[in-house]
Amino acid sequence: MTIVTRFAPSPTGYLHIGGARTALFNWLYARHTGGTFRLRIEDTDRERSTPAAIDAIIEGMGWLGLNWDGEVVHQFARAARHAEVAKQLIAQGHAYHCYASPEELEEMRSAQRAAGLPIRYDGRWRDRPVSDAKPNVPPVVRIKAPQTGETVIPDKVQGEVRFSNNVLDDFILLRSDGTPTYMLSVVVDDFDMGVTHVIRGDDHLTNAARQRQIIDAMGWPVPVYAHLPLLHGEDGQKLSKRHGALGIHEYKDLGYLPEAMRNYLLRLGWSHGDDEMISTEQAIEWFNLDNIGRSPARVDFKKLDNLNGHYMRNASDTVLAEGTLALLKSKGVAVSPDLPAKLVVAMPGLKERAKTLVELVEGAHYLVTARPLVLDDKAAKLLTPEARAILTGLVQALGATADWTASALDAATRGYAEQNALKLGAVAQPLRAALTGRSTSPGIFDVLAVLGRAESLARIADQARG
RNA sequence: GCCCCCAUCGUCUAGCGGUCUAGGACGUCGCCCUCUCACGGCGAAAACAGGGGUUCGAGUCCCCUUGGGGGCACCA
Repeated sequence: MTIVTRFAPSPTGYLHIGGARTALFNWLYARHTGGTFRLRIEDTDRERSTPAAIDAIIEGMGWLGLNWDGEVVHQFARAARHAEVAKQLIAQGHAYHCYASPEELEEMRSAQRAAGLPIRYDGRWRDRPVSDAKPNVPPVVRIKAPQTGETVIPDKVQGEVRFSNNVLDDFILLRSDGTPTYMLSVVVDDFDMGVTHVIRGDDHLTNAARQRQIIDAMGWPVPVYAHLPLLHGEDGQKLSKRHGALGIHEYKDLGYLPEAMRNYLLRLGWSHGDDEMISTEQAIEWFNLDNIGRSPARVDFKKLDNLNGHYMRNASDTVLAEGTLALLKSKGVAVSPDLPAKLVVAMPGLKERAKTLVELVEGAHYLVTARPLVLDDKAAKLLTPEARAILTGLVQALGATADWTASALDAATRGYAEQNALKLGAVAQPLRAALTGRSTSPGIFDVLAVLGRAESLARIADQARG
């Protein structure tokens, strides 16, 4: 049997981090098993679904590298098929028309609430003959769910979850306007698409019991379920606006790498012994449904930062330089013709000090600014009169260096410090301030080498003069 | 209110009855490396929610309590 998984978001907003993890798990499982991963847009809620949200989801999936197989299925386009199944259910006696008005149902619920009873449709139209139908009230179609016994959902994550059938009610299949509800649509689409494994958020666990009623009534095969515990915010509460970045697109803008994001999301609820750094290739090889944790996980941006730092250090200098350039341009920074090449050369020293692409841009500041440099406070404090004197001497010492390479400059600087009975730091820090305008930077000899003889000497002379 | 799920360091987790004086990672703190900041290396503090059982033996199994989360729509 070939395995078919799917990611089925409703396009009512951006692709959030929880949804991204669900998508990742589905994708990994399909890739691991050599199966198929489908994307289905659940847009049956016409009020809240927007084309912009569909674009955001697709863009997010693309950035994360989660490619799906086949065409994207738009659920609403299949409404006729869903309605057809509902009619079939009625014909088979598994569903019926209900003429109760929304107001009437709300009354019923508040009465149940007041009496401390479970809130559920009481089946008032379950066995009433069609002759009782109210003339001008368009009916909804409800499933005729079993009232006794229990429904068992075998779940790869949660185990066997049992629901007493008397807590399940006759939920709505078709609205009074004839459109299908989510509960019906998912089941029909999953069946028609041949979905074998339903991997989704925990919030659908109780829905599984309801959906099972439709599946059984139609005599369809029951998919393998895996309900993932939901993600929580850093404070343990449910994810919401105040937890900062929720949309996957925000992480792109914050300068995270998709491979780091995949690794991070993977470890949120899934484990492979003590392994932490797991490449996507390795993840595809190892991923399974058995090692999914059963408790909700909190997001931890510090860990994401650390992971991203690892991936950045291992990324190629040219790729990182391109990313930095793109960010620079998007910020409207003027890019000189020789910058791309300089960025690549400077990248080893830069990437070791950055955890995100955004930090990389910040670190590349010394390559982007033009003379005379504007120093930040800490750098300015380094340039005391003594320091300026040292810089003056340095212009001579460095200027006399035959070949402008990091190692030759290293030797020249150390020689200069020695001759003047100075610690290397006493020379290097003023030099750093003059060259970069900052108090921290990559190794100073590398900075000199990347900047080149003319530019370096000019920057040093600028600050020596004061 | 009713139903369902969950519970190991601050966080993510390993652990699938004895090998647990509970392991790894992030974060935190200290030391080393060192031209700064990082990276890297070494080390430290830090957890089985509580109470009952079962068992020769429980972090691992069962029950209760407590605490979180989810669901109970003509939303998905």
